[in-house]
Amino acid sequence: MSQSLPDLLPVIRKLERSSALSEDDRSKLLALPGRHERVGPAQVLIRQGDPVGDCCFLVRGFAFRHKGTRCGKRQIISFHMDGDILDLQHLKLPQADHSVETLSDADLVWVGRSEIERLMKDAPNLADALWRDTLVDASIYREWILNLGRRNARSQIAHLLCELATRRSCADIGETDRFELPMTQEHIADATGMTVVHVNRTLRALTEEGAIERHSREVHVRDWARLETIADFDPAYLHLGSGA
Amino acid sequence: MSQSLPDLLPVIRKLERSSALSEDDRSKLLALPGRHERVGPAQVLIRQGDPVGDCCFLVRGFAFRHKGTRCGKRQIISFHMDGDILDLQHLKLPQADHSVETLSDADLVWVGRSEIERLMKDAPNLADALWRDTLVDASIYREWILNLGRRNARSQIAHLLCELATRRSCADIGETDRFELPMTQEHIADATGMTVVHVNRTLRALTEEGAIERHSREVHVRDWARLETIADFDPAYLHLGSGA
DNA sequence: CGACAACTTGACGGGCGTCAACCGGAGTGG
DNA sequence: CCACTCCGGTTGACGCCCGTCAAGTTGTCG
Repeated sequence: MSQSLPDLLPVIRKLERSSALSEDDRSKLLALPGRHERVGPAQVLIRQGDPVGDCCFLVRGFAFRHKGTRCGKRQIISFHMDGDILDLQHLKLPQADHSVETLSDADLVWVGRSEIERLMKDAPNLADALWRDTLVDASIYREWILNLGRRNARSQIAHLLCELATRRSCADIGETDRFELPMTQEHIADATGMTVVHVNRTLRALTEEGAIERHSREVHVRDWARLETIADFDPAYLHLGSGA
Repeated sequence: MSQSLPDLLPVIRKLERSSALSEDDRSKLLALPGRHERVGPAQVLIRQGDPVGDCCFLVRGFAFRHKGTRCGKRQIISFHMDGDILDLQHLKLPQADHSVETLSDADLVWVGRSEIERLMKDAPNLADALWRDTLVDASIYREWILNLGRRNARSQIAHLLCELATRRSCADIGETDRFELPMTQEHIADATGMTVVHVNRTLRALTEEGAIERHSREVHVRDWARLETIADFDPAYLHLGSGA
């Protein structure tokens, strides 16, 4: 543990994309007593059905929420990246209704729920910011419901790419039009309610019509306007505010 | 306005299904200054894209959230009934990312956002209860994502019936195994990502295999266990707690 | 009794699932 | 350094679930 400990700076940046924080707020967040952990890919951080424990901050890396049917099918609910808070969704609930798992190497910070509660009492403005964060997550769920219900494969995958590109760029992870997907095609299939085979076909179609280029998992958006049109993408649901 | 004004009692009952409220909390809620309104079906209460205004409590009646694609397709995000709070989802956000509309006659109470904010500052326990309420809504969104992505038409419609029956029964609206659907088959289609035609076929299939009976919009669950099995229904996601 | 919305049913077609190979790169052990 | 394994990706053939189109039927409200 000689390497520098990652702190909650990415989380602060994330919150500041939709909430104004004071210097005091920032320092209170940074002062939170938390347990750092560095984990590999495919690690289960929260397990569906478990009692809710500490609150997990994803400081660096990629993760995803998912839940399964009794007959073993898996549905991914959302993807997460640097600065996202992974279980505010369970903050006031006794039992986890879904699981959270890493996609890549990741730096985590675990904070006790009582510490979070105390922080929110101490800094009402921060409580607001956290609440707002969960509401934005819920808005993303709603957009995914629209995707799954009313968009075809081509549109849905394009939409996922647009969302990931936009969120990455906001989180200052690389460029908007060229990035590496952290997930396999099977993850994409589980996120879009499709099969791997059809994900593959659809990615090929998007490539052939000139919207994107791919080399292994690297995606190059060749024609952003066209991709947005195919996706019917309107970033309003991300509630990024007027500023960057 | 000579008829008795509906108060927020159904809302209190709803909150108490997952949060413990003190006598003080209850009276503070009831003392909220609000504007009562009785509206008919198909009234738009919140419009996607509008700035967020007052907070709407659905005291009696049915409503639903929805959003649309640019090419005019509609997706229903959730259904709501007596006691549900309709736009906590927008409480901390500047702009509505979806619309809310009534399904039936309804009694509403509109409360200013600043009043809500003051209430939450006054009664932290109530703030908790409201926050918890939004988290339960988010959990329902997640289950719907699973439905849309990974369950077939038969299972999905059965799941919707199970959810409605369970929530109605918790809200003390009639019995669990016999109730009237407040929505048309087109609403069901927009909620499950299907077409009206296929909703109709699927309802017939559920009837023919003896799971339910229907007379116009009245549904009689003939075999609850079988319907739950078809639906792969596990009410944990509703976070109803151990008690009723 | 006419108008209109909701519901119902049948015929047909397509988007996507299923099944089955095969490929290619990364890790591993001899 | 090469064989082996394994996981992820890729492609083709075939079929089904559900969308589409079209035509009734029922119920309700004027």
